[in-house]
Amino acid sequence: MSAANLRARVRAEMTEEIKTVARRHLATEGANLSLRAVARDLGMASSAVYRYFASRDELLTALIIDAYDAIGEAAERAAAEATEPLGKWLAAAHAAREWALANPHEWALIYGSPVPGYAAPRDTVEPATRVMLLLGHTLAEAYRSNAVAERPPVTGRFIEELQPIAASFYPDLPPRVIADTIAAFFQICGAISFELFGQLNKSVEEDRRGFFEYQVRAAAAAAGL
Amino acid sequence: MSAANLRARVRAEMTEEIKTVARRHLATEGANLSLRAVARDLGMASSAVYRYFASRDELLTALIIDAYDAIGEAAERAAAEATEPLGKWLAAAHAAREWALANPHEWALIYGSPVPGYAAPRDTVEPATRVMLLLGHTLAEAYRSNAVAERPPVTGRFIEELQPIAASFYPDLPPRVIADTIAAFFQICGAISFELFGQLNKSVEEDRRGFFEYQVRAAAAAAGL
DNA sequence: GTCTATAAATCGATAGAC
DNA sequence: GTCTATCGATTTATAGAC
Repeated sequence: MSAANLRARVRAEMTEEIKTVARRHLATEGANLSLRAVARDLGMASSAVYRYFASRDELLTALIIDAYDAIGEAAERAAAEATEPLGKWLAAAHAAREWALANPHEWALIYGSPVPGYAAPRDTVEPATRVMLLLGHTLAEAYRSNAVAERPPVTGRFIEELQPIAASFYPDLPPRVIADTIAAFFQICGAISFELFGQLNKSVEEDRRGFFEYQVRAAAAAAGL
Repeated sequence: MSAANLRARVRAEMTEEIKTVARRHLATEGANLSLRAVARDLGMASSAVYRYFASRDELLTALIIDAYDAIGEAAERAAAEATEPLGKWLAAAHAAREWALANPHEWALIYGSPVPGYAAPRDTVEPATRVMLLLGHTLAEAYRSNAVAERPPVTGRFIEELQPIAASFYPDLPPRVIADTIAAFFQICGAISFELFGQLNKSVEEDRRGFFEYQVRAAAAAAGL
């Protein structure tokens, strides 16, 4: 291996280590991440970190992209093990919830309150759509195999607004695929967020997974699954 | 008016003014509220603020309680104008959403990511339940007048966990009232949060209200309304 | 690429004069 | 109840030696 390759590898490992410590810091400081505190934990000077991330926001962006990718992959892997659409939705939703429970502060970073003063760059939009795309593709698959229940028609101007998106993703399907995908995504993520953020306080303590599934099934039913 | 009363009134006005400025500050700094910055904006010394709020967290608590009360009252007033259960739910949900759109940072304060290092004191739990109680009471009313649709039975241990709460609030009704109330609350608040936090980015821009109503109706239908 | 040193701020909270 | 002054800490970011 050439010296250049070695340097590249060491740099990649150092970058990964910084992110790992930064993720740990998210837990105590929330999105109010401090580059200096990360450097202190790593036993290096704060200025050294700037060789890896040009600014605090750039480090934050890296963490956000990693989080989207991690939950996206978790959901995709889980869904791949199921065969029918409803099974895929349930698997993906449970995987997302479990990832959130294991990484609550990263969940808050991507689905919680926006970080004040932070504007997400373009690089974050594509990984951000992974979970929703998975839901959408699964629902579309169900439509194509006629496995979607009949429901009252959608009324409202919003469905016309969704028409272009529907046409670009699923030109053969009605735009309600998009509406129901977004609605289900909101419902599932809402259920996760409110459980995680403590709104389920003393009501359900043991069988939170069961209550979550109850809500996911409701979301699926509303989408016709 | 006695001098004591005058002092009390002046103090109350000053307290209110501090909170007003603090609410403005939530917009730029998020939950990372700075007592000093508030004092600076008011043209007073930071130490003077401590005569009104013993700590930063106490000021935060006051803002949280105010926010819960404000959105609770908005929802209650709106619901009071409707007659049937579904109408009350729709009115309450729209009122909650409109309050959130008008006060996004206060919404984030009560329904967004938890503030790191902040533990909510007991005083916050009662105002926090107002909106959910409104939904629950309305649904209970519908049950009592036999206006709830038949649905497949609930299965899962979580429903047993909700039994005590159901017994204390609605001893004459099945515990699913509670499950469906919480689920609907999560769904409605999730729809508001994700719209507010930018997850609806370029999909629905004009008729967000219509898309929100679509989701609220789904939540109501799932609850049998 | 890592270090020390530093600039120019911020913060919560307290002490003590008035 | 408000002020000044202060303690003791924090932060982002940069400059320059090695």
